[in-house]
Formats: sequence, C-alpha cells, structure tokens
Amino acid sequence: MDDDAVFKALADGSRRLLLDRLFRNNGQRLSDLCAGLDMSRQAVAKHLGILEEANLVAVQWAGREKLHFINPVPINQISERWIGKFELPRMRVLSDLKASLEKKPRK
Amino acid sequence: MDDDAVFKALADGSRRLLLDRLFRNNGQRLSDLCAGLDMSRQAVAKHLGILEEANLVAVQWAGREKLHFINPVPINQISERWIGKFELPRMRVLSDLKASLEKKPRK
DNA sequence: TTGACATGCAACCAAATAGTTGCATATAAG
DNA sequence: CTTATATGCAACTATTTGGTTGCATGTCAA
Repeated sequence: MDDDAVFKALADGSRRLLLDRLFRNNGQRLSDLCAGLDMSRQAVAKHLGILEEANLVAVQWAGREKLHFINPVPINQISERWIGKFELPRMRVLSDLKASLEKKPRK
Repeated sequence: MDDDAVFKALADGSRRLLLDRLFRNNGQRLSDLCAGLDMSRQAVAKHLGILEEANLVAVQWAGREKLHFINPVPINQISERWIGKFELPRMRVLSDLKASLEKKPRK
C-alpha cells in the first residue's frame, strides 16, 4: 500500500536495470548482480535494499548466499490502482484537451 | 521515450497529487493548483515544470493564465512497455519463486 | 584451522532535489 | 494610468540520494 516507496524505488535507472536483470534471470546473488555494473558491490547492495524495502524484491538466504527474486505485485498494484485511473478515461481526457484548445484562438 | 524523466517525475508525492488534481479537474491554472498545498507557488510551479518536462502535463496559455492539462500518454507507455513486462509472466515468476523457496529447507 | 568468498555495517562525500525568498514581467480591471 | 493578479526567473539553503572506502562477520572448502 506504500506506493511512495515503490515509485521512489522505480525512479532510479540502476534499480530498474537490476529489476530487468532479475526478470531475465531470477534468483541471483548479490555478486551476480554486480557483474559489469560500473559501481561497487556496496552500491548495488544499497539499491537492492531499497527494492527490498519497497517489496519489489524478495530475498532468500542459502548459506552465505543471498538470493534475490523479483516481486511483481507492487508494480501490478500501481498499474491497477493509479495508472489505470488515467488509462480508462484516456479518450475523455484527450477530447477535453482538444476541446479546451479549440476554445481559444490559436494565436 | 525518455522513461527516466517520467519515472523521476512520478517519484514525488506532491507531483502525483498534482496529477490527481488535474485528473479530477483538468485545465487548472497554476494558482488553482496551489490552493491548500502547504508550499509556495514557486514550489508548485517547479513541480509542474518537471511534469511538463516529462510530458505528463501539457500547457495552454490563455492571456495571463497558464492552463495545465494532464497527458496520460507517457504513463500508458510505461504501463505497456515496462510494467507489462512483469505483468504478463506474473504467474511464471511467482511459481519460480515458490519452487525456489521449496528447494531449500524452511529452516 | 586457515584462507577465500559473500555479505553487512558505518562513516563519509558530492551531486541532485525540494523547498525558500526576492524581484521582474505581463495582463486584466478599475 | 494605476493597481492588482498571474506567472517567471534566479539565487540561496537544507535534505536526500547515490556513491565511495574501510572494516567486521559469517560460511564454505582445503
């Protein structure tokens, strides 16, 4: 329900990239996710922590390895609750805009 | 196509609130949008500028009044291109997670 | 046990962000 | 014309954020 944490987590490109990677290959370790990322392990760990905090990533320990799994639920919630709000009446809004623009002379 | 600007714009609660307001009542002036917002007019103007930059808000001048209109297109693009990516294979990912968790003993 | 690997924690730093205030400009109204 | 309204621009500030480094802890393997 904390959509603020989700939106903030999604605001960073590195974090979106991490989600992309987990999407392609779920259940990776921290050190796997670091590979080729031009930033330190600790930076990646922080990003993953933020994603975890936003409940976008779930974690499972296996011995000394921390496995990361993507959790699509919060994204679906945003899509359904907030984005859907703008999707559904899309045509109405666009036609309102068109009408408003036509109400005024072009110049 | 600049999804980074859109995500960053959506990351702030005040800006999401402004979009909510425009959704309920499209084509408002800057000073309308300031009402009751516990922040200065200039702060609101900055937020609207960021939304405009991200193409989430379109603007039409009417004399000395600047009217703001919500633009749902970028949100739809995100929803379709990026969020849809996680929505579609939702079941597969969740069952992967379930399988992975069951692979390890609970404790 | 010893050493290598995987991760966590904390302090620190630079850049970006959200907000402020003050002043300028343009339009509408009296 | 004068005044009030609607907005813009710019400088400044505090907080947040994304990143670093150094060191500590825990687990696997030889």
